[in-house]
Amino acid sequence: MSTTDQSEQAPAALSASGKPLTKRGETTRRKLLEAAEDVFARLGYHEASIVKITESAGIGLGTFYLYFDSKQQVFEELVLDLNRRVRHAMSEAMAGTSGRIEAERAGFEGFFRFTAEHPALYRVVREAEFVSPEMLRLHYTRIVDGYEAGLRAAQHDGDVDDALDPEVTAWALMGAGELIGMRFLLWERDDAGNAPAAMPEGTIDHLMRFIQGGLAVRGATGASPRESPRSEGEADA
Amino acid sequence: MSTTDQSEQAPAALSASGKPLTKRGETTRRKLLEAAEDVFARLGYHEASIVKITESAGIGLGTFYLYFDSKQQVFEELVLDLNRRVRHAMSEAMAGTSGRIEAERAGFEGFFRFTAEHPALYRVVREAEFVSPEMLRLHYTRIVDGYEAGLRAAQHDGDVDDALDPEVTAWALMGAGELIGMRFLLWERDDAGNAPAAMPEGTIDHLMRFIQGGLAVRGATGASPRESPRSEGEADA
Amino acid sequence: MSTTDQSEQAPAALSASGKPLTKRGETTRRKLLEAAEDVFARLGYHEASIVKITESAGIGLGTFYLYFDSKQQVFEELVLDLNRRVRHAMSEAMAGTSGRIEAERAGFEGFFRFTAEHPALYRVVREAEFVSPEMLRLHYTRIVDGYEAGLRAAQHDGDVDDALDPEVTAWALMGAGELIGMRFLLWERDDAGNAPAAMPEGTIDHLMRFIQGGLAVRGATGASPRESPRSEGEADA
Amino acid sequence: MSTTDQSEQAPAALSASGKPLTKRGETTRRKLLEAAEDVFARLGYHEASIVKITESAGIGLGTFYLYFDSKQQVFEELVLDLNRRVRHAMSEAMAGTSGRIEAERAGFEGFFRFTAEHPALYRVVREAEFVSPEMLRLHYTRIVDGYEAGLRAAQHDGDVDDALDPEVTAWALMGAGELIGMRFLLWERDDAGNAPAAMPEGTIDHLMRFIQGGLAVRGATGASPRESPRSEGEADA
DNA sequence: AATGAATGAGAATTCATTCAT
DNA sequence: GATGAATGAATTCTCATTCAT
Repeated sequence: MSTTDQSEQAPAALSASGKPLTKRGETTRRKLLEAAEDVFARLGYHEASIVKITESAGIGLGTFYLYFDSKQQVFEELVLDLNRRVRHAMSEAMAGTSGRIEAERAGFEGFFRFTAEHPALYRVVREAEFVSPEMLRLHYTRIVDGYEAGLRAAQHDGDVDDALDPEVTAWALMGAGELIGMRFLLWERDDAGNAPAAMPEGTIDHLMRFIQGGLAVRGATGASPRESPRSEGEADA
Repeated sequence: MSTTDQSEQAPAALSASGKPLTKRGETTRRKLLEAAEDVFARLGYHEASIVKITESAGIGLGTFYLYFDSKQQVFEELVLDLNRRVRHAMSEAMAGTSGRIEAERAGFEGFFRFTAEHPALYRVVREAEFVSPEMLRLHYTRIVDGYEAGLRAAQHDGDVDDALDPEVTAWALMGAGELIGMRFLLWERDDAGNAPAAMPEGTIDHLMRFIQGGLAVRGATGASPRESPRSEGEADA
Repeated sequence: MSTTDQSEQAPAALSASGKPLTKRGETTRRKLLEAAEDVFARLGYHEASIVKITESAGIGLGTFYLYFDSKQQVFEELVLDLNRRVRHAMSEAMAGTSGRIEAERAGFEGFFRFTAEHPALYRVVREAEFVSPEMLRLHYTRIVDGYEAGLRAAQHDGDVDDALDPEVTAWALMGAGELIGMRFLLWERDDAGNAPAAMPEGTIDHLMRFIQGGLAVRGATGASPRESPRSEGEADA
Repeated sequence: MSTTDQSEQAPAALSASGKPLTKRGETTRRKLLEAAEDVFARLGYHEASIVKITESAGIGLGTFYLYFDSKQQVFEELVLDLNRRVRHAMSEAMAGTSGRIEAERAGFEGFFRFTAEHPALYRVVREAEFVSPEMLRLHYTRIVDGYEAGLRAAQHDGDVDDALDPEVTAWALMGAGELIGMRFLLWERDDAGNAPAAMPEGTIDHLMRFIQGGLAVRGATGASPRESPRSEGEADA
């Protein structure tokens, strides 16, 4: 993983009517957002309902509309919030590492830890594709941007194969991480629906061996990226 | 990619009441399934409605229930159908290749081509996570199983690094392919919503360079999978 | 009970289009009517459906409309049929009795026996009130007419109190019989839904004691029908 | 009739979600229940629909579901409500009478008056048999329980024949009253569908003459309950 | 005579959002 | 700021009936 530190702050929240919030309002809004995270994660966007969110927040139904314009809007805020938090978790994890591979590993670990602790991440973010596609793009893009910057820097340092395209590689890495997290964390929930605290022993090692090879500077014998010189153009029927 | 040939047949379809279909029934059912593919892909599961599907199929509303029990069921059938077809496309593409890398490349090419031609694949399959999680698992698992078998065989042939875990690697490969397809095919639609016929020139080359390195048998100098001996266990807070 | 013998024949059945039936048609029609009796009794009018009836009859759906015009019509035929049969059962039971009370008792016994053997009687007839009110009236009226005639004859013979109004009394008798049958036969079904073969020992004796008193010619001390001379007219608010 | 005073209160009504109602809610709920009584009585359960009920109540469709879970539930509440009210009407009518026969007559009068004023009673209660059989049992049983208690007391006072079984007799009395009400009140509606204010002159007198004989303590000449000593056991085929 | 695919009107029910208190 | 009663558009699903085979 390749996220550089992006210590963002959530922007100061406003009420639905656009006015800044009092401290009491701030608290209510926060309670709603937390309830939304829980409800959306448990039920998904369509099963979730405003009543369930407000009930779970211990707040009157009408109050919701003092802070959010619509169901969709609270969902979008939540995606932004989770995106901010997962990137923060990754940055934290990577801080103080040395060397690209070590950093990547730390980034993945941070990501998986966050996933284990906040199952809402997958549930909400992946559903964003069907609720608010722009938010999904934003989410992926922001993470990939970090990766990409990290890869470029590492190429510059001679830590990563210069011939790799940083953008394509960054998306590949993120995709790998996403499915591994899904498969080995979220699908391993116990009957009560709780994800395990961590992946099965060794999973990250296995993943890293593959990634390390992929990123490694090719030796003197430096194999060309592909054996046969077919381009994907030819492959299209 | 690593799918072995799985020339499956769709099981003989039954009416909703469980009886085998007449030829006329067969046609109607097929029309409905095609309409469903289109509508689900365009609108997503929740915006889609039975009326929209039957209208699009040019068929009476009630007729739908002669062939499917519910909206959810037709959706599930569609996932199965797409899964069957994409795996078939991949197998076809890989047939006749020699060497693991060449096969992987061909598999990805088949996958991306299918994606470009059937945008429903992503739209429907990814939404399955929220509509019918078991179907999502089935879909991914069936594809991964093929990958995994291919990797094992290649390890046996000395084509792929023996130290790699085939299962973890297979999931990583599929994840990489999925996000690359999403980013460089689906997100590149023109204003009319049509996906390009193929990815930007070179994308697959870039992806393959990364993958080739990841799978390659490590040379004499063979770097260990990770530089520092931390396990993911330690990483857990 | 007071039914005189009315050995009616069901009128020769016609197809829905009004033509007389062939022998094969006759059989099919009879199968449908029997299936309808079973299905209506088990499910009630609204839960019942033409498909269920035809399936239960082992006959194609469309065939139904060769013999009946509508769901409602088959229901009405069924009411007529049951009415004919229950009156026949009562007549049979009463044949050969001597004396009014003995005849009444035999009539009730016949009625209860028929009820135990054909739970459809209650289920279908009572529901007729909401499906085809005219049929309900027909059913009750035909039975009451028999009662009434019997009572009049018995009054003439000096067997029954002359001061009783035969019509009112006949309705009262039928009402009593109906609720007793409902309470002590139909409500006593076992868990499998089977009515017992007969009422609890003594029930008919108890009922008959009450009825005997009600019909009996008042002795010399002959109490007047009511103690205080209020008419129901006064009672209306 | 034999109902003892049962001055029940309707239990405090709750919203569909189980919360107690505000005063405004109370009003709305009452409006809905009244509309339901009218609509169910006019159209029967299956022709009735939630829209018709809410329109008749002058209330938005969705509002219905704030107070009732389903069409079936509002129907059941209505049965309970009518049951409470008819028993109340009967108790009121019987209050202050002296002697069993006088009480019976007053009870019947109260019952018939209620029937004339609330045709919903028959329509709804009798249809309950097909909508919610438990409610039907509850309804009849509650009324019969009152009768039975009255009869026992009267037997104790020497007012009613000791040899009668109070339970069987109570069911017989209720059945008689039910059919008499149906025949001479409900079937006598004019063309506009309005039931007459009371039964034809003399009907209650006729009915009471029969009942009085049935309940009367048998004189010295006390006829045995039946002439011939056959039990209903023998009657079973 | 028999069949069963096709139809669409109609019903119950949900829920985001508004607004008077 | 907070509340929750009211609303109605929209959706899924059922089933009596028709009709071409």
